[in-house]
Amino acid sequence: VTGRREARPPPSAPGTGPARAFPRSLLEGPTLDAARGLLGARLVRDPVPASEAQPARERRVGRIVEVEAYIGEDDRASHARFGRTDRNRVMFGPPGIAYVYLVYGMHHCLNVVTEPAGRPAALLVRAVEPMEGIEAMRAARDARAAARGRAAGDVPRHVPDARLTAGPALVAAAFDITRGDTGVDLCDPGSPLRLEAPVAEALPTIRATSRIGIPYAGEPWTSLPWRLVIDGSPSLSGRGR
DNA sequence: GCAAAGATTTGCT
DNA sequence: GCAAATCTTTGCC
Repeated sequence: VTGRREARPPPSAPGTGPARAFPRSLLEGPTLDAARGLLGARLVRDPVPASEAQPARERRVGRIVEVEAYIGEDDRASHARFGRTDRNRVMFGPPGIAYVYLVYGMHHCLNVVTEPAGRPAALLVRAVEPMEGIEAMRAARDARAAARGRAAGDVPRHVPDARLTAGPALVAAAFDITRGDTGVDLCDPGSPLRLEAPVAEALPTIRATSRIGIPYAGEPWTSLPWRLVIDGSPSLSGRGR
């Protein structure tokens, strides 16, 4: 036999470390606990080969730095407030599944379903820090802008790397996430879109604030500190909110 | 069957 | 700081 028994893990891209499946058990617990576990985790999109629809895209990885919790049918800000419908039905299913919706007729947003089946809850992924595949993220963003009618030849205003994914619809655009991704198992290492646990890193400082863009919900829902962020990240949504 | 509103982003004033 | 873009989902007649 040759030197096969060494079984050393293959070298990985700078700063990423070996891939580790994200534990579904963490998402099955209380959503605010799951939110703390999700911060720092990786959102991964496998490489996409060239097709008629689009040129090839390299592997994309982002570090989750901002999430919002939507918990139960009583939460007047949650899509589950209408009860079970065609749109939100995966929120009532098992944890670890992707729920993607279209908002304002033009933007997609990615949620990770949490809590046991029968209890509708999810975490909205509001921002990630680009780690790998930044070129593909820019290409996907530009492709979406072009589809929205930007004239050919228009030069997009320069956007710093860290701001490419600084908002829920920006994350979706950069990762080519659409409603077709609803139902994907984000905890399955075989899924082309998935979560991975981070390698050991210094525990980030987590800050809680009220949720964004839900004035229609009224109190107490508008004021609950159900938005959690990794403090000081350059990729937080808005003006570094 | 129709009307209203929305878990956002962008660009202009 | 504010309004427009854009179309699906939900509620009501």
